[in-house]
Amino acid sequence: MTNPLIKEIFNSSEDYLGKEITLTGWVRTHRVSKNFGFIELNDGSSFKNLQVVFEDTLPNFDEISRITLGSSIKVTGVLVESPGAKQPVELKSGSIEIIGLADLDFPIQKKRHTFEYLRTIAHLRPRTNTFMAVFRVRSIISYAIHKFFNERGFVYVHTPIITSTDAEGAGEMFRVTTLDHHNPPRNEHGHVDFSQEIFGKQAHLTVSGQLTVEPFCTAFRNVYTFGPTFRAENSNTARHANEFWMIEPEIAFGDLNDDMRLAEDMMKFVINEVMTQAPDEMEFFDKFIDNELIKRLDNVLNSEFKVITYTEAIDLLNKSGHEFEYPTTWGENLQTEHERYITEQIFNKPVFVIDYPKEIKAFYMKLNEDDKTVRAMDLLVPGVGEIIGGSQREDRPEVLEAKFRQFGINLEEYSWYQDIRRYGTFPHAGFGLGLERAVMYITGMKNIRDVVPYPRTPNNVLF
RNA sequence: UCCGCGAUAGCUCAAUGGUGGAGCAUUCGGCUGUUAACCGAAGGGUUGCAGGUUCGAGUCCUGCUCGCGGAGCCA
Repeated sequence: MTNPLIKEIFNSSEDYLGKEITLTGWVRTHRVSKNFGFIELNDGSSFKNLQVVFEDTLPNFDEISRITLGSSIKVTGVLVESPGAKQPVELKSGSIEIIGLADLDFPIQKKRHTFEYLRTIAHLRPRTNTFMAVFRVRSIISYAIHKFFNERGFVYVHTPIITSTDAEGAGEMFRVTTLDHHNPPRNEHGHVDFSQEIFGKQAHLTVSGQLTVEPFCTAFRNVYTFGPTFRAENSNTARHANEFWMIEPEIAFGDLNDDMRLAEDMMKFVINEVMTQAPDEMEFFDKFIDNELIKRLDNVLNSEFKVITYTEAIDLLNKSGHEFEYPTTWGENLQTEHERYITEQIFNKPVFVIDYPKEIKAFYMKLNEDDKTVRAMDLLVPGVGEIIGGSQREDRPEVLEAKFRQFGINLEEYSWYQDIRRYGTFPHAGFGLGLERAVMYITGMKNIRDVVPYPRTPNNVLF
């Protein structure tokens, strides 16, 4: 008698056919007749359930007939070919032991639930088909990213989660404090005395690992961060969360073209890994979540990403004849409607938009020779919009210093960042990929709250 | 934060200002190969909260809370 996982049974059922095996897992659903019944058993190893058949020869047949969804059981029986059309094999049970009976009010039922409802039971939703598929794919994507960079010799750097910089320009920050909210210590001017903070000054949760990973780029050449990121914006959209995971590679002696090539290779590598490692899950997404998903991802794997400049993008939008709600004026940010039109209507594939006006991009991006644009790139994908934002970095100390002044940034606080340019400057570039946006893109899921195990969004810190 | 929509049984949804219903789930009964099994019956409600209009409010009005869609911020 052996104790295989359901995954192993489906992968090599001929090894187990006719043999007695023991399985442990949870009841996904069951159907009962007078003298026999079926249990769909999931043991976590596979997206697919194994059908367990039980008959009234079982001493505890009545008990098993009333088994509740979600209950954990241990089944011993013989694996046989299934007469049913929907599964190749099934387990003819000799004994079923109830390990943990689920209460009758187990909220996940044999019916379709809305994602909104399932968000309120985030601790139970991994037991549904959709979320089991989402979180397995999320895991595969995460590993694929590490694999991609590791195979290319990148060093993985754990940049800090608590930071002291307060003007990274990437958004509102959460404060990290140990002071008493109601009665903070005050200095002689009556202001809060932050010198009594545990760090002796104000601290925040990181909004990006980029600035602190750049110094490691000066040592290891190619590096990346992959960790949690926090933005305190009151964003209420399907693609923003207050806590999310970001991947930020930084490459030495490379320019924006190298950066884009890296981003494209990475996206293709990750998509390919997911398609080969999670075919059942991807088939499910294609069938129930997004009917165009696999077709679209195949198209991505087999085509080159388009590259256009911001100026060309504005031009294309103006010539499209399409009525936009917001004007398409050079110098203004591309609105979501513009980005979607470019990637979905004009090209229908991933598009890099590069060379944005310097005024609408971050201070650290390299100024082009036209003195008007910077070497920035956004990767837009159909369905999600912006999935990657990156740039070649400004590597000229005097230009960077001028940028600091223009952006009103305290030079002293960023002297360490300027040091990268003082001590052996070099061309370098990098980007940030939102892990959740990659998961959304690859699974077809439409809301970021449904690709994060326990999403943190305004008004929502359940669990 | 702004604009729009919504909140009714455990879940998913109906209900012209006039006695709040259905499907699924639950309980009971039936059924020898089901696939969200099927068939029959039963139980299940302070209609999100607080006010107001009205003879009468799930329905109309005001405020609040929460959710969803879109926008901004971005990944």
